[in-house]
Amino acid sequence: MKFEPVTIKDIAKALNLSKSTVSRALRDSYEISSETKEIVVAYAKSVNYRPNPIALNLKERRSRTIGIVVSEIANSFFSQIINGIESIAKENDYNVIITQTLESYEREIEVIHNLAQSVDGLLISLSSETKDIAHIQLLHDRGMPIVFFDRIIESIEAHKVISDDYKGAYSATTHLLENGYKKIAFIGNTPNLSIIKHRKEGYLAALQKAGIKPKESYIKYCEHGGMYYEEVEEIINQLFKLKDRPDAVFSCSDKITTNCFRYFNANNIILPDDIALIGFSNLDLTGFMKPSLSIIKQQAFEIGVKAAELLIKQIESKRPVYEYSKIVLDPELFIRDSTQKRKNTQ
Amino acid sequence: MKFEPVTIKDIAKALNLSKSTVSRALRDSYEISSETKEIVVAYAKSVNYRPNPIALNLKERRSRTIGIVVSEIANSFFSQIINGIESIAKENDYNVIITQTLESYEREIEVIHNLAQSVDGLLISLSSETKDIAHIQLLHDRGMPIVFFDRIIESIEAHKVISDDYKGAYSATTHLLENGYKKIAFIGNTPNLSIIKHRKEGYLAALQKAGIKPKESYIKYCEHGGMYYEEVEEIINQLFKLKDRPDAVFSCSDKITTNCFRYFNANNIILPDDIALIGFSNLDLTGFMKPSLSIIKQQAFEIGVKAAELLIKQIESKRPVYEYSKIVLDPELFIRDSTQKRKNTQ
DNA sequence: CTGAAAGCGCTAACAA
DNA sequence: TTGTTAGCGCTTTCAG
Repeated sequence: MKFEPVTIKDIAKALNLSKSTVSRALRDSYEISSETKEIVVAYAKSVNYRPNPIALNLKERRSRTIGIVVSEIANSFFSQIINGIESIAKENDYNVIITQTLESYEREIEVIHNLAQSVDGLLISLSSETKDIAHIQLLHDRGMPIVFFDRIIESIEAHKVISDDYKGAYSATTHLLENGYKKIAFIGNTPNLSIIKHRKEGYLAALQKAGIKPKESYIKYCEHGGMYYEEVEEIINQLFKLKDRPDAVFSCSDKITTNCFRYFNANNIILPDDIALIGFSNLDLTGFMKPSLSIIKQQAFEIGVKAAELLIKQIESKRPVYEYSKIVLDPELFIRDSTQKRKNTQ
Repeated sequence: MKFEPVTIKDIAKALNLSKSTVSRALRDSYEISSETKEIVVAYAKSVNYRPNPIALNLKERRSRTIGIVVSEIANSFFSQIINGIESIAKENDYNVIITQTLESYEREIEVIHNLAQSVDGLLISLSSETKDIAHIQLLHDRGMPIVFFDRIIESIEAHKVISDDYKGAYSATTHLLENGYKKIAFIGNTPNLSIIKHRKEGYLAALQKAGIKPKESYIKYCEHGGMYYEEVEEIINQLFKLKDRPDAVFSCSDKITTNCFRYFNANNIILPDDIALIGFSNLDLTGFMKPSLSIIKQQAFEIGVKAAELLIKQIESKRPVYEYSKIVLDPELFIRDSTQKRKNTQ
């Protein structure tokens, strides 16, 4: 069954006017007599006329739609970002199409291709698997407005909105050190991701400051960004097989953090006595877990807001943009029970 | 700056052919010589030609897009449903536009209006505030394919996909009763919602079966569906002021459930000793909370799959659909610590 | 086998 | 003040 909306043509026919008169009347053009306007508007309302946005898009060669590419919607960090984006999009009368890569490079290529022709601009956070960025570079070169957030591409000149990952990692690691944990493992998504590079740098810097030599065997990555429990399981198994088993884990993503938690729970490893755990996460519930989880929380909503603002500004700018901004937001450390040895509990 | 994709016209000009020949060649029409085809296809590829989907949409009077209306993306139940929908949409080459009402009637009207013209069909779960359904009825009457899921409208004839809410509520309440809780409070979103009606019936039936007379004062609703912590706070305060204070809470939504948890936590009310808590939730982390939360979990992904399948089938059906299916999926009860008195711990 | 032209719904330059 | 026409990118009769 077909949904057949009423068109300007229908109205014109019904009222014995031309399409253009109707169009102008509806847009309240100065060249239409007020009587005609009234008639048209009244009739349009009575038949519940709505302009066909597709026709408008074709005409104006724009869609008033922005595309979002994230790794997973069902991830509090990204869904909060999306909320931020939506609030700005709504304000500026843009629609939003959300796509998820599920951390897969293949899917990223596919969704970006699909989006490419139907949006006015793109808000992208890379998938964990992505190493080659040709598919994005191409679009960018052809003038598609793109703003990167969170997992950005350093080599492409564009607006970027990120957290201060270095600082977040540095303070989390320092917190662990101050609480007596010296053998700190680092679990990241994949080394190609900008955020992971910076987080690793922060982690290393904190160790160095404390005079601790980093161990290669403590630094681990998840091929699929921690999407699958098995990846994380495998990594922790490896860590636990080491002669000098780590006494703390610093994790780089929500998914990895909660998967670590699951592992410890399933294997009767007690936090924070057997091992400490801190990680990037934007999940509200982490405060209610057993034990409550120390986290580094990002200003997700704000990231979305800033990214959307920059993108819309760029889309609507008359001339090409040459000056790009890089907005860096501070993450916040929440110190809870999973990183404080019982005796030290404050 | 503008993103200017190459069009069929460009190719035609470059190759000294007509638009129609190019179009046909690209669609591999039988009436085009294989040489011409080769030339065109090769050239198109070399310039990275992509058909303009907007033009196609206008032509075909369809958008290959389905619209989703949920109350909140950042809600595990809905994001899992969305994943289910997306998987089917992708298979069938449909795009998806996700919108959220944030439980507001106003927003629901707005997003549905926006969607109405740009999608081929709608997947709707009502907002908690919605009582009047004229905005949806109108679309439906005009032939827009709509499938309802979760919070459905009984009075509209359409495909519907839901959980067996009655059963979920019945078994959760029965579980509480069997564990010695007799004074069970019921907290729902709003009484106008189909799911809440059924859950209340299940709750009442379980009480009756156990020979317990329900108390009006134990049955509470959240005007905004539990979106705001304050609503839930207010309700629990009311419950706790009763002479005969409840010893258990049965909650009807993820948001309410976690907000109850927050309240208890903040006010040093110990679960399950001071009070028991069970609720509908699809959050994985509930199993790791302190105490671990008993929940009724719905087959969210499956709901999305079924709803999307029905919708796409309806969109693509040649003739009007008169037979509507109502798919009912069983929820699953997860019994954990928040509803089992310490002595009873298994 | 290929091209010209119409049309999807809308706007806007140009006529009247 | 209103109508005619062309055109956005594409497909598809209808002619050649």
